[in-house]
Amino acid sequence: MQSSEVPEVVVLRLPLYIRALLQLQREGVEVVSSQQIGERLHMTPAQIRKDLSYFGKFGKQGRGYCLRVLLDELRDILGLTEDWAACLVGVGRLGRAIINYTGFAPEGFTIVAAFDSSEDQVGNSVGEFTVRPMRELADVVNNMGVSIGIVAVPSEQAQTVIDQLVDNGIKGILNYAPIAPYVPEGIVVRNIDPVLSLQSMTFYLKDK
Amino acid sequence: MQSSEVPEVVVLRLPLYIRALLQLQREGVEVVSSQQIGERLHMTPAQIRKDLSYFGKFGKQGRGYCLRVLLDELRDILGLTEDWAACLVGVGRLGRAIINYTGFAPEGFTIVAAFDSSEDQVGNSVGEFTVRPMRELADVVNNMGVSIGIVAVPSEQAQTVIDQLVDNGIKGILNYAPIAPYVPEGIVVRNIDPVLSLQSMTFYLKDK
DNA sequence: CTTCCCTTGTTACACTATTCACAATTGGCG
DNA sequence: CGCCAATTGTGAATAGTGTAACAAGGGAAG
Repeated sequence: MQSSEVPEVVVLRLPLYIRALLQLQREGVEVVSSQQIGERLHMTPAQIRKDLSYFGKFGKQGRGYCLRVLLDELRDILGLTEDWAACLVGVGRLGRAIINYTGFAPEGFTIVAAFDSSEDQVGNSVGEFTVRPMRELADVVNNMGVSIGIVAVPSEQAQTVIDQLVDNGIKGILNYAPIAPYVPEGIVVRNIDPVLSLQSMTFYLKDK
Repeated sequence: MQSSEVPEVVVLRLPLYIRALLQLQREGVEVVSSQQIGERLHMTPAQIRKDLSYFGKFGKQGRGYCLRVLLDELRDILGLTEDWAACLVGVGRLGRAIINYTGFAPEGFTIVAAFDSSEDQVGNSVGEFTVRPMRELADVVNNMGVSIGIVAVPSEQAQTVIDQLVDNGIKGILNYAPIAPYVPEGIVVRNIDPVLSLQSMTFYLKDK
């Protein structure tokens, strides 16, 4: 299948292209060249064309790409034409911030349930949710079509929670805990870790 | 200098090694092998040794690394022996969550001031801070030794804010806005973008 | 219809990163 | 004191990524 042939770095860049296209669309552009996209994203046109070539031929020589067509193609490739249901685990400070974050919904990612492994939290209201116990995970995954788990628990519990999510059929994990999680083959993990970002940044800031 | 010889991917991994070492330290380990670190992080021992070799020889053949020594060395390499002052720009929902986030301080990153470009916000209290107007940026950067700017403004304003930060002497930017920022040579940017992570994840989740 | 300019898709190449494999060396144990 | 098991640091081999360059084709203008 495509999935195994297309390098992951390429897949990671596709959402950037979508962003740039949306921006250009708002500006009224209808036909766009790899050059223009590259300018927006500060990358070379060659890389963009190369990336796109893994998936097909979307442009016209001498003209460029029809913006709307390319946008639709990219969305389709990434599976962004459907909506994705996610569940949150961990309703501490971070978890609450994630629930209240308004950036997911417009992109088709909806949080449909909130869990916590602490009994103290279970039953509490967080945003529009009532916090559920972990044992209801299977239920929610099956009945609400949840395929993404968002992990916002303390690092000590993170691996356990991730194991539980995977055991209950979750296929993708957005992990906010500062650990390097283990997941079996076929499960996709993305880590969000601002501290790590800062810690690698300082290498370039020191002695200046 | 080192900075230009050491590949960035290597620098990005160093904080992971620190994490693993801290974990092992808590478990009472005093001497550690690349094998052990690798297990924690799910990477090959060879890669760890290669990465470390860019900076010197820290281990003993047949034994491994003295955990405390390696930890200190890594912290030193990354500049984590000093404390870093950061300023936040944007005190909306996301900005407030960042201010209240307790994960930065223990790692030596302290937010020392909060700004907002909207006059409505200026003067308000957010956590322990009084929100300042952007014109006080230069002041704060110079007098409080701030070298990192954390950007949590809407995407339309993000590039402008980043330009202002850079103009006022900020050297590193932690950007939470969903854009691909432009910065001049020598300025370090790290983007935190959960939506991007989800959008690339779905490529692997679709048709399953 | 021809010319000219533009931009794609792709191939070949250069560069970067990862893994392998092993000599060198350490410490423990008999 | 010498052997054995372990583990580093590294040079060479492999794998992966990005860039450059260009043939092929499209469209516009005259």
